[in-house]
Amino acid sequence: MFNVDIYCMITGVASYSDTEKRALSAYTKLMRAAESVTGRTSRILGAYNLTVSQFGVLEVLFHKGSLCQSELAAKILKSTGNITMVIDNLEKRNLVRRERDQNDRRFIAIHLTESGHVLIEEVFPSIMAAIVKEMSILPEREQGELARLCRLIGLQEDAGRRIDVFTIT
Amino acid sequence: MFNVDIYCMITGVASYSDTEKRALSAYTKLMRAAESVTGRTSRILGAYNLTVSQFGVLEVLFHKGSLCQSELAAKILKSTGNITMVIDNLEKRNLVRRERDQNDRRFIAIHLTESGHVLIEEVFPSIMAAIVKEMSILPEREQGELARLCRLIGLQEDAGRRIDVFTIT
DNA sequence: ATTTATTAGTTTAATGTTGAGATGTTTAAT
DNA sequence: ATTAAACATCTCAACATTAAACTAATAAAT
Repeated sequence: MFNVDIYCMITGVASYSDTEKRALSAYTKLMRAAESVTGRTSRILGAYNLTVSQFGVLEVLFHKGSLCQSELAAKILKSTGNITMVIDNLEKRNLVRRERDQNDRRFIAIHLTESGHVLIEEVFPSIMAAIVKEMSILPEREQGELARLCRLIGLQEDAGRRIDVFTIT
Repeated sequence: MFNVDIYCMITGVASYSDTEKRALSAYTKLMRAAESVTGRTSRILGAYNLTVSQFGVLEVLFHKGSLCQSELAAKILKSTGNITMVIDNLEKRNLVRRERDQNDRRFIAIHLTESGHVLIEEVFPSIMAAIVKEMSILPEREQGELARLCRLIGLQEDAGRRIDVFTIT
């Protein structure tokens, strides 16, 4: 998952300002939290032979219905070249199927197959439960606070890189 | 980087409990924040032809001194097989060098070369500045709050997976 | 001492990931 | 209509990533 980050920074070698130390502390802990949670959820997915990207695609199709590849790429924040491969691998396992749009032949709609639907309907609840468990270490109010702070950090997207609106606010 | 996550979950298709919605909202925003920050910092690294993992290794060596590969793997939370390749690529560019430990020949110490030292000394401040900028959207107090909440999430490691202690607390 | 277990690192297969360039499709401009 | 621009997808090279199998070196057990 997450590829990521700068794990052990600053040790006392050089001197950094309080502002730098504070920012770095927040940054490091944000990264470690995300890494930590993703590591555990991806191990659950591994039991179903799914990668995080594959799950992402199945989950989007499950909750949003059929989409074309560029829309899927935007949803899971990956490149279109990458989506091609992820869909290839899902198609090999007969979890999704491609269907060329007859009105605009540039588009390829991706549909969940029956077995894909069965699988995601089985996997999703266990991921949901894992997420609830991950967050349950924080009381309700602090889960909200975490969401609010992370949202502010995440919002400062580069111009031209903003992807799409969340479905849960 | 971050490999990532479940980006768009739940839309109204099914009904989820308040607990689930709250946990999922926090989870999604945590992931998006980490993804967003990592995306921007990795674009800076790209200008130096460094990947996030390569930077991670150089940064650890810079701040901690020479380490063996398994220690580096633990620091940047990657597998030892991966470290072999990352070090290979850094060695090709003459940024680090391998040195077999003469007392215990299983270990290979990794050292920064002169040019590796020059590079990380140039790159690190720009990454530091970027992190400070990322976090500066939050007032000081809230940076501390974010760090505290993320730390709690990150702490619940699986047994046997706890890696190492942070240098900044 | 010999066997056994542990540890460090490498290799391999499978998948992911990006960015850049190529192909095919549609729309806009002239 | 022809051309140009925009768009969706695919391909490719390079690097990342893990897990599992493997080699080599050391430590522990007997």
